[in-house]
Parts: sequence; C-alpha cells; structure tokens
Amino acid sequence: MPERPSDPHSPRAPYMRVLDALVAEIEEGKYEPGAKLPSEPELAERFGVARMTARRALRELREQGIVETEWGKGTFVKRSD
Amino acid sequence: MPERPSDPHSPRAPYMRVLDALVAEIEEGKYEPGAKLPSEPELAERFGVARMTARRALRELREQGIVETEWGKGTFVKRSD
Amino acid sequence: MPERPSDPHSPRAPYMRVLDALVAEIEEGKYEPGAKLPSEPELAERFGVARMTARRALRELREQGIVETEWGKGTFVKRSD
Amino acid sequence: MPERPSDPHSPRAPYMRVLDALVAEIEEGKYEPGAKLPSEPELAERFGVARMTARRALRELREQGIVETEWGKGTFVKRSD
DNA sequence: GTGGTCTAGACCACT
DNA sequence: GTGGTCTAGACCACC
Repeated sequence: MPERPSDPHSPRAPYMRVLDALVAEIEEGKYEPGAKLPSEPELAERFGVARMTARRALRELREQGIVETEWGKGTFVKRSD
Repeated sequence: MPERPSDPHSPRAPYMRVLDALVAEIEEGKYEPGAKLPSEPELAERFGVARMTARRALRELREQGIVETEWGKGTFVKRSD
Repeated sequence: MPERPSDPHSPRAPYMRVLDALVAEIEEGKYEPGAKLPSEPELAERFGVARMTARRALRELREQGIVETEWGKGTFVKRSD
Repeated sequence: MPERPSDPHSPRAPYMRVLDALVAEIEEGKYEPGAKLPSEPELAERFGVARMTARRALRELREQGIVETEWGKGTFVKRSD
C-alpha cells in the first residue's frame, strides 16, 4: 500500500516517480517474486528519465529489501517477501 | 551454488576477492615458486565467479610480476621473486 | 541408422567416426539447416574422444561446406545446402 | 547486421582488426592528439564485434601508450607522442 | 553516457 | 585440457 501518494504540490524527486511505479507494479503482481525487472536503459526510456534516475530508483528498492540485484544478470523481485 | 555470487555492495570487486585470496595463498607458501596455480575453470568454480573474472585476477597477478603464464600449460608462481 | 558402419578392418581415424556420425545425423535431418551442433566438449564426451578429435571433425565439416562456425556462438548446419 | 561477424579462418583475431584500423586512423591524423576516439559501443557497432572485443583493442592501444582513457569521459589520443 | 566489471557460454591455438 | 578470444547482454561508478 503506497503510503506515498504522489502529491503534485509537494516537490517530489523524479526517481520517486519511478520508484512508486515499480513498487505499485510489484504489489499488483505484475512482477512476481523471482521475476526480473526491466533493465536500467529500459526503465530510463519508459519513464523518460536519465539512466542515473532509473538506477537510483532500483537502488532504493534494493535498500528497502524489495528487490535483489545480481551483478551481470539483472534485478529481481525478492522471494522472501 | 554460491549463495551470493557477488555482492554489489561489497567494497571490493569480485575479481579483487579472487586476487587477494591468491596473493595471500602465495605469500603463505601454499603455492611455492614454480608451482602451478589452479586452472581458470577451477578458480572460477572455487570462488563462484565467471571464468572471465578469474582470468581478470590472474592478469593482475601477471602484471604485478607474481606469476607467469605459459600457453596451453597453466599459470605458475614466478621463481625470480 | 549409421549408413557408414565403422569397419574395424579398415583403419579409420577416430575423428572420421565422429565426422561420419555427424554427417549422417545431418542428412537424417536430426540437425536441420540453421540448427546448432553440440559443443566441442559435448561431442568429445558423447563419442568418448579427446576434444581435439571432436574439433578436427568439426573442421572437416566446415571445410566440406556442410557447417558454418561463428566465433563465440557455435557451429551451425549451413542453410545454403 | 554484419554479414560475417568474424571469420575464424582469418589470420588476425577480430580485436586485431579493430586495433589495426584505429592505429591506421590515428597515424593518418583522423584522430589528432587530444581527440576523443569513438565510444566502445560505437566501435563495437562499427566493426561488427562485441563491446568486449572493442575494449580489448583499446586496452592494447593504452598499453602501447598511444591513447589515454579517462573514467566516465572517454578514450583520447595521447598528446605526448 | 562514458568506461569498468560481471555472467554464462561458445570456439580457437597450443602443448 | 590449458590459456586465449569471442558473443551478447547485464549492472556499477563516475563525470
């Protein structure tokens, strides 16, 4: 449950828009546990942001324990939810 | 299977982990001058990395003058330390 | 299935046994045009030969224009049969 | 797509083809001292090789002291020729 | 957006 | 059966 409504009145960093969208899609089950998220370039293009921004969103997801990243392979939704 | 093939948060890149381990073992005398190091596939399996990563560590050892590589034979600890 | 029985009386180089078997399988359609042949280690194990022997058979197939090899990818049955 | 990504029968490995071409262009003055070489992905596409192969050629140029690489910026022809 | 590192797998050249 | 090179793609650290 997103306790983070994207309030257009409160300035919100672009990476949070990506983050929120990914969190929502994971919760909706679009990306099931174990599934691979889109690559950084794909996320960047899809959300119309710089690659750094996509990376930052993924890092946030990682630090929140929602996904796991494996070098050279990709970023995956954690199974141990 | 290695539980965590490589931790992106680790302060040292995977190839440095392999490098450090080999340097330590050579210094400890596990591999004496003239001795043959394990083959690249063996190192890869032992450290849970791709062969290219094992190769990267061996290249570093070679450039540091610690080992010598002979085509089709293997990598050996240098005698002229 | 092998229409080229390996006659123990006529001395036949080991690589030719592999070669004959592969030619037969390609003609039988086991490997269709564009299909990937087994890798060198796989052929070596399957026929109980050294890897060099498997390689030599593949090279022969290549020189006969039956297959094409792409570096880093594999060996494939030619489409322009 | 490149018609023949790399010919295994070629006397020179693919990375040497890239290396030779770059050396020639630098000597011809196409890239003057201080100039930036094309990026790795660009070289890879131009020569029809994998990025690692383009990198291999650049590494050779670097070790020969012909170019310098700056992190996150690019590879440049050395001024102190 | 670059160069740096990594995965996983293939074939090549040589001993 | 080793080290050498290659493919095709990923993420990382830095500018």
